[in-house]
Amino acid sequence: MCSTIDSSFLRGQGSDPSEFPTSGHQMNSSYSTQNEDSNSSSSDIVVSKKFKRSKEDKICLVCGDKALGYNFNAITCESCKAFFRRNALKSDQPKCLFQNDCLIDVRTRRFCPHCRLRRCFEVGMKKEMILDETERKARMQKVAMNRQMKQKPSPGGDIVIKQEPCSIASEATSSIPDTQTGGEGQGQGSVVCPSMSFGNSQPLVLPTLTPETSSRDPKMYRVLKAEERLLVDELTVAYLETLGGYANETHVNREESYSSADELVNNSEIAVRRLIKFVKKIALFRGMSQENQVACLKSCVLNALLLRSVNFYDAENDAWKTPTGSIPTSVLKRATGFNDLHDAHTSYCAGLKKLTRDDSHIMALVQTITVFNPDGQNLENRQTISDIQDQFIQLLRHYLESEVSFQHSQVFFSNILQKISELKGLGEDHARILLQINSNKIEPLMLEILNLQ
DNA sequence: TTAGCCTTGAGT
DNA sequence: ACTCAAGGCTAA
Repeated sequence: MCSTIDSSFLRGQGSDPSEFPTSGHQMNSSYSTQNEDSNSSSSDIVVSKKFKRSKEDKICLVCGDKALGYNFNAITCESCKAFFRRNALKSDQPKCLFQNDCLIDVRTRRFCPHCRLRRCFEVGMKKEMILDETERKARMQKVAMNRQMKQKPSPGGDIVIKQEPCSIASEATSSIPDTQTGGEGQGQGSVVCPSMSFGNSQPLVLPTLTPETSSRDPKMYRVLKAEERLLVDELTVAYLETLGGYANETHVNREESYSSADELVNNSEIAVRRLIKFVKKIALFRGMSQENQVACLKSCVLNALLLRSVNFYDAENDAWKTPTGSIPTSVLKRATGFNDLHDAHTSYCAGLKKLTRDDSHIMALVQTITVFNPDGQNLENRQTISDIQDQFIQLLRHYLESEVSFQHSQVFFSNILQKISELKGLGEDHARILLQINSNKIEPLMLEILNLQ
C-alpha cells in the first residue's frame, strides 16, 4: 500500500548513500567509510569497518595520531578534525611547496596544510558534513534556548519548566527514523513550481524571538505560558532546520531543467524529505500510529509544499527564488502550460507572505496546523488528528495575541485561518493537474506520496 | 593557526 | 546511562 513511503523513507532506508545529514549532525556509526562516492583515491588508506570498530587502537587515518572516532566521515584525531573543519570549506587553499606528496604524520602534519587537507579528503572526510551558516545558527539557537529554559523559571512564577531538551524532537519513540536528508542539493524542485522545495536564496536569518513580554501591558497582550513559548520556539527551530532552510544546495535549476511537469514532480522528492524531517520533530506526530502517520503525511504533502513555497516567491518580480537565481513564473507557465494554476499559486503566496510578514514563528505554526489535516484520505483516526490540529490552532492564536495584542490578533488570526483553508482548494487544483501527468515518468516515491498510482 | 578539552543534541 | 559526532572555546 504505502511501501515506498514507509519502507524507504519512514524507515530511513534505501536512501542514496551519497546523502549525508545536513543538520542532524549525527553520523550513524555504522556508516562505512568506504562509501561508493568517497573521495578515497587509494583503497588501502580506507580502513575496514572491523578495524574501525575495535575499542582501542583507533588511529587517525590522516596523521596516525590517536583517534577517538569518526569525524566528518573518517576516523581522525581531534586535531585533524579541527583542521578539517577550519580548512575544508576555504576557497583559497594553500599550495604545497613541494611535490604534493608530503608525508603527514603526528610530527609533520602541520608543515603542509595542502597535503594534510588532501589526505583528509583521501581518507573520506566530507566537507558536506560541516554545518553551514544556517545550520550552525539553528544549532546555536537550540542550545541557547535549552540553556535558557533550564535556568529560567516561567514568567508566571508558579510553573517550573522541567522540559526535556528539545521535547518536540525527543518525546515519544520515533516510528519514522531519519531519512538522511543530506545531499539535498541535487535537483530540488516542486510539483509545478521549483520553489515549492527550494530554500531561500538569501542566507537564512533566524528570527529574533519574541521580546520580553514582561515589558508589555499584560492587559493588552497575552503572556504565553512557558510551555507554549517553548513549543512555539521548538516548532520554529524545527521549521527553520527543515522546511524553512536549505543547505549546500548545488542545484541544476536552470530554466531548461523545467521543460516538463513530470521532471518538476520528480524534483520534489527532496522537499518531501524535508517535510518528513519536519513532521518527525513534532512529538504529537510521532505519537500517532505508523498508519496514521503515513496517511497524515500523504494527505498534507501537497498543501505543505505549497505552503512552503511562500518563502520563495518574489512578488515584485513575479519569480521564484532559487539558490542559483530566479525563475520567472512566465518560464514555468511556458514549461507546464498550467497558467491558471500558476496565477492562483502566486496570488496565494503573495497574499500569505504579506499577511505573515515572513515571521518564521507564524510560518512554523501554520505548517504544523497544515500537517494535521483531519480531512485527509484514509485516516485511521480523524478525531485524533483534528484534536491535535486544534491544539496548534489555539497555540497560533495565543502566539498572535502575545505578539500583536488581543485587539489586533482577532482579525490577524482569522485571516491566517482563511489562508489555511484556501490551501485546500489550491492543493486540489494541483492534485488535478498531477493526474494529467504520465505516471510512468514519475519516481516511485512521488507516485506513492502524491497518490498517483 | 593549531590542537586539546569541553558542551551539546541525538541515537541506542 | 551511555556513545557518538557535531561545534565552541582557548592556551600555546
